[in-house]
Amino acid sequence: MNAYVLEPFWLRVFEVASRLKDIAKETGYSINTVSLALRGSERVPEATRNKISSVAKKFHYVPNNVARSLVSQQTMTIGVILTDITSPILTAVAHYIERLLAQLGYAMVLITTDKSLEHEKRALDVLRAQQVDGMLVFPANHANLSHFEALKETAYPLVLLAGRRTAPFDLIAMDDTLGAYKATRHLIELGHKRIALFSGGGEKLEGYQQALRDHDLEIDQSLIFEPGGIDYEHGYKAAPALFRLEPPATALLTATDYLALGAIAWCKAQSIKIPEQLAVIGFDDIEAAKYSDPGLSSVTYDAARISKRAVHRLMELISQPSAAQKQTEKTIIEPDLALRESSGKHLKVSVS
Amino acid sequence: MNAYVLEPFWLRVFEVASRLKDIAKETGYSINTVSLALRGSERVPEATRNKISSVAKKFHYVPNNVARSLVSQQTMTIGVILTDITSPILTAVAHYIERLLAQLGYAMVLITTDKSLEHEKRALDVLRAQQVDGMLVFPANHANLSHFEALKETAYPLVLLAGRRTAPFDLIAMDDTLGAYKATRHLIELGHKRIALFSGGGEKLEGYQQALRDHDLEIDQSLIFEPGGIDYEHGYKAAPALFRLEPPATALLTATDYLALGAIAWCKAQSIKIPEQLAVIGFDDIEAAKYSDPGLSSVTYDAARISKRAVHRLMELISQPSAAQKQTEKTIIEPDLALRESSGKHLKVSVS
DNA sequence: GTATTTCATATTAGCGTTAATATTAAAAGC
DNA sequence: GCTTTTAATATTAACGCTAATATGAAATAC
Repeated sequence: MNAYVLEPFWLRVFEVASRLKDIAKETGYSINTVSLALRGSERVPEATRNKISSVAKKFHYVPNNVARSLVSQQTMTIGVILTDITSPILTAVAHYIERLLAQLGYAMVLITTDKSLEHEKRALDVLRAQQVDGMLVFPANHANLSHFEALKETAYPLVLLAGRRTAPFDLIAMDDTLGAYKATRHLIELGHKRIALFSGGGEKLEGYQQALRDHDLEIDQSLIFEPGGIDYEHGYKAAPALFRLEPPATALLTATDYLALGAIAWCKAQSIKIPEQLAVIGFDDIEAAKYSDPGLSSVTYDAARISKRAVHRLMELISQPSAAQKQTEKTIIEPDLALRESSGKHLKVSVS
Repeated sequence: MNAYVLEPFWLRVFEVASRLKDIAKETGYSINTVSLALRGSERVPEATRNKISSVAKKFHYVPNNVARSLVSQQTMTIGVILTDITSPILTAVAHYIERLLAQLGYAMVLITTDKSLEHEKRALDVLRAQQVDGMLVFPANHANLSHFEALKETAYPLVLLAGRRTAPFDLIAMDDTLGAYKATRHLIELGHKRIALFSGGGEKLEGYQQALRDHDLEIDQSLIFEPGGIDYEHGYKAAPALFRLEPPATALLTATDYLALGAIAWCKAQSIKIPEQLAVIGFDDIEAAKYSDPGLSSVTYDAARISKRAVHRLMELISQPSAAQKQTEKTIIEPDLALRESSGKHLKVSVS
């Protein structure tokens, strides 16, 4: 092994990695010949290639991508910015993206922002400094995207994973507005008039309100809650407020399934019947929704499709930089309702 | 903006990024002066520094870390290899690690292996090629770590996030053997004699068996199941087998909480009472365990502590390479039992 | 048998940065 | 007033690699 260098040990004990230079010295060929050989060039005869390869293997040689990137001007890394990796859908997205990128030979540099614009800006700079070949971003704030403009000016490949179709960037996202609309409409059609909303910021709130408007129901601000988080705990803690309303809510739409499951957990502890006393629909249709008791109705999220399209589009932008000048491409996926027991599919409520 | 280059547009439309060279040309200073100025060196007077900085800002300059890394011999990136990012504990670990590394100025390159040794080996080479400054690894197979030996020879900073204390690497992990032992012992103390195990490979199986042995209970191979996965679905599908046994199992220990929750979902569908007819303990104590009905007893997993110690140890190894030659450091965290309703805390079973 | 082609390999330059040194001009010393 | 110091800036080399070009020897041409 060349791990040990023939120098006085107090000077240097370990050689961190082997370089083309080391293999060149060992084999007697020049650095360039070694480089060509290891990349399988026809310009160097097979016998020589084999000789060089075997030394490389002995030395446990791995090319230095840092040096290589400096020459090739591409790092074969993609930056992924997510708001939070603990949410199941973002986890799923991260997972799909990572697998897809790996297949294409790209490594994923992952940064989370906790929905902070400051973090997001810093992440952008970090990734730019790292010279990632492109970025996939689940933006912290769908309305404030100005810090991405600089990327646009430099034709930096960028695809957003969420946002509005008005965003001036390539975008592939679920239609949250439509999802909330469909869920709300479904609850209205079941006869509900007091439909509460947990954590409706942005598109989901719009869809909810539009559905109410389209069915001539009044938008009651006291039915709209902001639990301050998206997991079980926040749903659990926000649930009691539903029943302090006058008249109480008879249905609930939540921005995530965890919020819904948390609320349901509280109801069960109070012996409040789901869906009889409260019909519930969540968002994202995570696996827990299928296995909860009662099964949780939810608005679907197609993580596989979003990831696939986003990676595909990013590769397009990377391979044909001219495309960046063209019109941005926006794909908005229509979500479905996955109806289970929690929304009381076959249970029309009587007018309260 | 310098985004647009003053060249015939058919030759080149966009400048991808600005370099020290561009700022040097614009300001009239040399590249080196610009470099020093932007790094805030006292060697260049403040007035000059300000002038250069403002041009840099105008040009939206971000240093090229690829070039910088080539000189400094460190990339300020850490490679993280996980078996699967969809498992909640690994998600949590990834999240903590990412936040901690970001605070320290490191970016995280994340690769998942799907528990495949082949993928793991490839991941190792990819990360080595990317010249990451260190690696944190949740190994695919706790028994087969030979491919990490090469890293050891080159004193590559590496910390494992799971495994046995016999592993010849720095390690920070939960004591799965002890966790399984505690859970099994608890069930035995409640009077159970037919305790089943879902997905017990490795340490968890050992702990389970040791507990049985220590309490003079026979190890019945027919009670040990391999559901072929760790999520709801596999638990749901594996559950019926428990009741086809003669005599049927009265308690169940599962390798993950999702397996347990899936099994419980099936039992509820069959009106099998938990914990009366089947006491259940899961592994990892995820949030869903607290909010499920009945509450799921579980063996705790301290993702925050593991992540923090692992990152801390990795930084030690990076900053003092000599430490790598010293004895490896191993931290095995003792898990607790988070007891809830599913195990029937106050419910001693009668001898069946 | 010399000119030309081909093959195998070596040399040079450059990617964007930093570190070490070099240069020049102004300030200080006595 | 001429040397010595200090301040401001420039030049050079290197990091490990790849691409373009150059070299030299062997093979082929006619």
